[in-house]
Amino acid sequence: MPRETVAAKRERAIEIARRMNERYPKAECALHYDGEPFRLVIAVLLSAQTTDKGVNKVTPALWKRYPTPADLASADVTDVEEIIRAIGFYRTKAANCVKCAQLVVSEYGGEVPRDIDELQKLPGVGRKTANVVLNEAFGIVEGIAVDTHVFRIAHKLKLVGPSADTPAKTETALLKLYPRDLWGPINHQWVLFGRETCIARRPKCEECFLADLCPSCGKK
DNA sequence: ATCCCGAGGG
DNA sequence: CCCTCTGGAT
Repeated sequence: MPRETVAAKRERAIEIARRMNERYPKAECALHYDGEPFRLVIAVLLSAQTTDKGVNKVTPALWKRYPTPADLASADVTDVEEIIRAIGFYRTKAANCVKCAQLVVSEYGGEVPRDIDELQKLPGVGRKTANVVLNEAFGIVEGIAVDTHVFRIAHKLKLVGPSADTPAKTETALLKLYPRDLWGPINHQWVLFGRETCIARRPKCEECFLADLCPSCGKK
């Protein structure tokens, strides 16, 4: 089998994106944030290594007690811990919530910054969270958040070469492969795909809608 | 047991 | 690179 040309790979990549859109048409995040960017920051921060369902269970009480960034900025951390206790990493997350609020108030006039680097200065906000917030709350697409799912899937589909051995290099490769207008939903859709079909340890190749496009397909 | 739409620190 | 933070779901 001859090596795939660059043009052929790009064509395959576009077709993959098309099917992802078909499968996951609504690329919206499941977190409840009332259309308020600051609440999205907090909700995404809380969602690390936890389910969105769990986060959605605790945030209503959080918004009720601390409606604005200024309210949360002056909160007692132990009170916040109490409210979010049901989710994982609650101590770290409670402290980060309050620090985030304080920074947003003191450094950004109470408004969430619309910049990926500024966002990442907030404690508990990494590249992944920053991308989600920009994308979801502001409709700004600056890159593709490469988490473990996106990394694994990009390699399994052989959309990136073996030298793309870090998330950063994988992101660079994906940004080159895909036109900018397709970047937006990639993280969201691929994560869903990675959780329900292309599962890390036991991929369900028999029922995969990308089987014919996947060089690593395990279907016999 | 293993995973969850991570981030920070050593 | 490694480790830690953490509870709940499956």
